[in-house]
Amino acid sequence: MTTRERPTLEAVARRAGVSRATVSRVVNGSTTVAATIREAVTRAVDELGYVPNQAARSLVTQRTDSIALILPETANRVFSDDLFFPAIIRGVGTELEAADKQLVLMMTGSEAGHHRVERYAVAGHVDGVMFASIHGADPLPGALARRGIPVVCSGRPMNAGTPVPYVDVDHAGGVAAAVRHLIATGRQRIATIAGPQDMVAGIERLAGYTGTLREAGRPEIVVAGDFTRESGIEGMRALLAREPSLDAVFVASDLMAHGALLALREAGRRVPDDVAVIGFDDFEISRYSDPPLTTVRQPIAEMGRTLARQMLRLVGGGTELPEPVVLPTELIVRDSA
Amino acid sequence: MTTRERPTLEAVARRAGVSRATVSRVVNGSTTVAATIREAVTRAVDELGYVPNQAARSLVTQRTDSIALILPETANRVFSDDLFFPAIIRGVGTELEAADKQLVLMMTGSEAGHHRVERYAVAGHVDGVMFASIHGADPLPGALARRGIPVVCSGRPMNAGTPVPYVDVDHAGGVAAAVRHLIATGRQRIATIAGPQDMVAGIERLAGYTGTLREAGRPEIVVAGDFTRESGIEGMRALLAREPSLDAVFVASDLMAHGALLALREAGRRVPDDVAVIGFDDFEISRYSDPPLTTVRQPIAEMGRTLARQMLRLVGGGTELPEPVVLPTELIVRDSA
DNA sequence: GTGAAAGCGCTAACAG
DNA sequence: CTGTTAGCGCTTTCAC
Repeated sequence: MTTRERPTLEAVARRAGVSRATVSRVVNGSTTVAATIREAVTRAVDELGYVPNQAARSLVTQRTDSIALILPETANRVFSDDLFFPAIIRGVGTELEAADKQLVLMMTGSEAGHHRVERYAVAGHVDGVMFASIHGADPLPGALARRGIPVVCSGRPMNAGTPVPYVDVDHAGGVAAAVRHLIATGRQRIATIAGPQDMVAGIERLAGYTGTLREAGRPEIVVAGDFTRESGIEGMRALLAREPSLDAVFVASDLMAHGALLALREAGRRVPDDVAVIGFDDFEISRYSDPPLTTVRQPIAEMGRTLARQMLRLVGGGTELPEPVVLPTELIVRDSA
Repeated sequence: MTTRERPTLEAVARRAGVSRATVSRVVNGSTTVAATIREAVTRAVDELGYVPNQAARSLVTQRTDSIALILPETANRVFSDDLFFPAIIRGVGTELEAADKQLVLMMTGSEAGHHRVERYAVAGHVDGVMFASIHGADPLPGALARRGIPVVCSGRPMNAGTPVPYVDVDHAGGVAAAVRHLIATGRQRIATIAGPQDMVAGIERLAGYTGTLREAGRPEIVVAGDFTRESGIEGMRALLAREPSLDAVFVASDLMAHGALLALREAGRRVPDDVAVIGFDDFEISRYSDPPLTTVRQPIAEMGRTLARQMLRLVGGGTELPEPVVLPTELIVRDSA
């Protein structure tokens, strides 16, 4: 390994026969530099392989041009075959790349991880922090915001304290469409496997189910899951044990819906003949499951893009907070209902 | 948002009635500070919510205490239901956390991304760079190493140029075990759906297949895939068209194997009665597919841990390069073969 | 055991 | 249009 000394601005300046200030101007794209000098500097930069020292630069500019995206989950959850995070990341990445900002991903499954992220951001490693999802009344977004660090969230924060801009989707609306579809196709006993009630997505999807059924004067049959396939399997078994006569189930995530399909097969029920199933997310699995899942599509990449745009406005010196954004959802009908 | 001014060392020093040097000592855990003073400083730090400015600190220490893990893929590939990357990340995360280093994830699906990572590292944003996988003869690891930046790779680099420490698994050994299992259970015409031939994993798994069959004097039947489920479906269809009499197939990844299962069902072949299928990876899907897949398990999290340990040795001032490490693989027999 | 002082490498006024 | 100068906030000798 060639532990070559990194050249400094000074070295480039000497080589090009100009002052450090001029080199700095060229490197930062100032237009007020004579063409010949600019060229000489550029050549010196190339020859030396000069790259500005980020620490020195940040020290004076107070910027790093990189932005953190926090995945408040363990690696297993982040990368399950649930493609929520990838889609968010893709959307965020697209916008940030266009703005020439570096995206830094951080996973914080643990309490300790939370603290490290806070220090990381406060220490000035990044110019702003985006949350890819929010659990319960997570205090971190508010804490960072109070520290003066630009913060935006994907998913409405349940925490009322410090206002933080966010982007979310119309969970309840999508669920209502799903449940109405079930009612319209003649289903009588419509159950649900709900998501975790410490997340807005879990709460609002359940609310959508409850509200729509209540409106239609139908009974509610609810069990709770945690968005994992395993919990979908268990949830379906529990539902079947409690209400053997059910003929439809709205499952709050595709992964859980896939689990439900597995449990239904195990119990000898045909889908959709005996039991209709509708999921939520429109992940890949919903197209490859047997049968393919009717589900609710949410524009996740668009969420990511919106999130990034809000952040860019914030770090771009915008003084007022961006307004929250709620994106529409859409029922995708396949074979399971 | 309270854009409160961040307190500096100076502010803490004034408040505690000591010099900046002393505050610095306390903050950095020096033992040569009187207990009473240390306490006064600590109190001042807490009251002011002081967090050291990372840029200023890095400028003098030449360290950032954070390390990058490069995922040289697009978001879609990184987070497919292929759980390779999550497992690597988990392993790396565990070790780094213990060493109090911050893990920074970066995805570089594009050419442009590659450049940005190089600049990012050379600019001193991180102390070292780990690659979670390697495509073809990627020049980036070598380029960074030549720049004097600590580099380690998961997957043997195909690039001979600059030597870079790496950790990999015994692909060929695992495949050989799989193929021998197929032979031992009486299969006659054993085909394979290979992985991409621009990656060591693809090449060596194919080599394991070819070598073992040749040794046994059996014919080789090969089609190429790219580790995606879709390519598994197509590969299996192609195989069936070309060699309708085949009775076994070794598929170079579980995701492709799942696709093969789908194609086999579509063609009316029973697994394992008509055709035996063995995958590679032991991802979650192999337990939930129908039937569950016989597959080759690789200790991915262990790879991640080893990778991190190599890196820590490097940034810890170790002068000599860590030796490459090759971890063992293991055949996991389930119902598909 | 503690303080004073000298930079780390860069940018940003401010002159010229 | 270019150079000089003054720091950004911190660590680290070196005296005391």
